Amino acid sequence: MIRVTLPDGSVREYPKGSTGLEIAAQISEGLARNVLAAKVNGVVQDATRPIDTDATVQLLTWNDPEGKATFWHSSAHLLAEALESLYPGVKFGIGPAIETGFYYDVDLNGQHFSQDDFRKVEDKMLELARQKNAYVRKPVGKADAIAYFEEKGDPYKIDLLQGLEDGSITFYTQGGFTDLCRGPHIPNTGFIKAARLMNVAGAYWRGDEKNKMLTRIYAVTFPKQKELDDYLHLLEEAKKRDHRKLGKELDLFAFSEKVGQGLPLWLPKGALVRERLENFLRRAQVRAGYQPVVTPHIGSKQLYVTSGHWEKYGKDSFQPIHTPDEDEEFLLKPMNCPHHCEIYKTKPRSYRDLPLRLAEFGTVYRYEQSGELHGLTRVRGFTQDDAHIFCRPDQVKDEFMKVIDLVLYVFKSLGFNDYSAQVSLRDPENREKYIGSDELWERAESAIIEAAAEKGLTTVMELGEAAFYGPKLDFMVRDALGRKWQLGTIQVDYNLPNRFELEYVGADNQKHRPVMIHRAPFGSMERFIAILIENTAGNFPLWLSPDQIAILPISEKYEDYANDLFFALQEHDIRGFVDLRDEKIGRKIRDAEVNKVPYMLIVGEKEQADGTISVRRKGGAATGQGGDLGSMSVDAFVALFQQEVKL
RNA sequence: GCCUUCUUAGCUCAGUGGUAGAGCACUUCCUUGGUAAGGAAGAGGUCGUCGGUUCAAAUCCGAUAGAAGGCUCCA
Repeated sequence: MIRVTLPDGSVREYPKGSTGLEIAAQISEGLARNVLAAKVNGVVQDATRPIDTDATVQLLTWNDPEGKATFWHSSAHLLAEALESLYPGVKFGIGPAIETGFYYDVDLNGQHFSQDDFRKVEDKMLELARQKNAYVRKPVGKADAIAYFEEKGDPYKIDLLQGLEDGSITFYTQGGFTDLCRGPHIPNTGFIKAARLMNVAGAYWRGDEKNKMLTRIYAVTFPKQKELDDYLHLLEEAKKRDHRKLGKELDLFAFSEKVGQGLPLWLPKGALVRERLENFLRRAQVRAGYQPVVTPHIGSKQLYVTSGHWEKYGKDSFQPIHTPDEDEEFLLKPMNCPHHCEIYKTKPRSYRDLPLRLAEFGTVYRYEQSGELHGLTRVRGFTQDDAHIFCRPDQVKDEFMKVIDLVLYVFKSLGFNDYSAQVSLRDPENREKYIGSDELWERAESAIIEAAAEKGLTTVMELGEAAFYGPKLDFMVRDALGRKWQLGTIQVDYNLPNRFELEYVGADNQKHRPVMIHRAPFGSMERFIAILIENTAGNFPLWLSPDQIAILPISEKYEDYANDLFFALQEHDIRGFVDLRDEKIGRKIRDAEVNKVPYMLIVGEKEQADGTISVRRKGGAATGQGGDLGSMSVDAFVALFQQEVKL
């Protein structure tokens, strides 16, 4: 007998060699029907594998992330089986579970595959699933494994096998399909009740541009049809929040082929949101001791040779602009820091001057590969809410922590609660990608880690995510479709001060080198606003709304009263418009709702007679929030409005 | 940059070889209406661009530009 400890702490005895499934069956029939895998002493394994020793056992179901991952991984095998039967000669790369669903990288041997083929594959998957084929695990020797795939003619699996150690290799077979796999898997294919192929994409074998591009098929499966329906509905809802869609609908920004891809045009309403955000940060920065500076959009090539940007990014950047007569070379500025270094150098600095905090909403231009551009989140011209703090080495940690406070203040003010803090470190395998000595890097990395720890931030470490001149603390946020984007960033830099030979005179009357902190709480105005749009579904907080009020006269008879009201509210810095169209009130309300105007002020005979306004808050019948707030005096509305703006 | 897909009116989309359609938006007229779409009429497109096949191309083929989803990249 073996002693099994369950998650609730209870200990039960089972015959040696019992499986997770058998343990589940003894607990309840329902559980046995839902067990996807078993976590034995912390290791997830097949629920059908015998347990031979005393162990802590957790039975994993769809409700456990690891259960889901197992389910989707097994689904990837099912997808492969379906593909193999429909596309003879298909070769397989890798097929892992991902955050939502799974994919399989396949080489279709030149056969065409597109969305039109999805249905066929889905049907095949479900047909195979209904056979309830067991996933059978089988250890296999390396030589035998290679022989198997050689005979099958699958070079990718052989490539994978080369990297594996003999003795640790297992095959899994379900139905007529056998794959190299470490597992674990669900008991049988019958658990898979709903399947949907999501999209196809190209993916380089092993993620290397030099390798052949395989076809990556993304799909998702569920144990119930309803869960698939719910998931698809969720996706539809998320699409409605897409900033590209809302940006068009709400007239915030646009792109033009003539202007060029990745170069956003800010329309009046979008520009207003952006200006409000900038002013919000400007005020916060004045309080935090920053000084605004302004620098040009281009700089001589020499500036970037000095900074190292030319060497690192020169050939992958917009190429230099040449002057017609002297043949001077200028670069569109890809970063503001070199310019700010030169501002630092305009006069000798004393240790008493530090920290010097130079801030600029600096517009930069970067050549991004065309396939990478994405709405406002990845563009070729964007404005950073940039600042560089020049400080003494003993001030680094304190300054860094102050910047963390500023970033968190900005996020909190805008309701960004769902972010993750990422410490972006150097890739130790590729040190040549970075400039600066190991010692300076270690100092910078430990400064960031310490400061983040002292601020009590929960951080994740990411190797290889650092900038080429220094490590970063990045604040990551997700968009409507769950993709992660970097917003705020703080970077400690010991390298650029060296390259620009920045100095200050210390208390000891000796020359010393300052340390730079690069930081941008928003990151870029473009990306920040994109995420803000998706987070709020276009329902900006009142202080950011392009139109805060819409004055809706019942008929043209009340036009004068409406206009007088508009001017009176303008005196209180309230933005909006009067809807003078020859339309009924219901229509005017609808249009204001659709345009997400926070307050509708309805004026007709009654209001004119009483000198009042009827106030309607956005989000009426359709959402169950907001609606008619009744009539009130203008002063009462102004008070209500100003209280909300202050929040 | 690479892979797959897409591009028809301002917007959302129908139209798969035989001289361009709908809804919304827009313009004009009627209507003066009380909390999410009042009515009528009108105007608007060389079907992204260039080339080819064909008696005939929005439709088939090629190139090119944009866009979407990935991959690689991201100072």
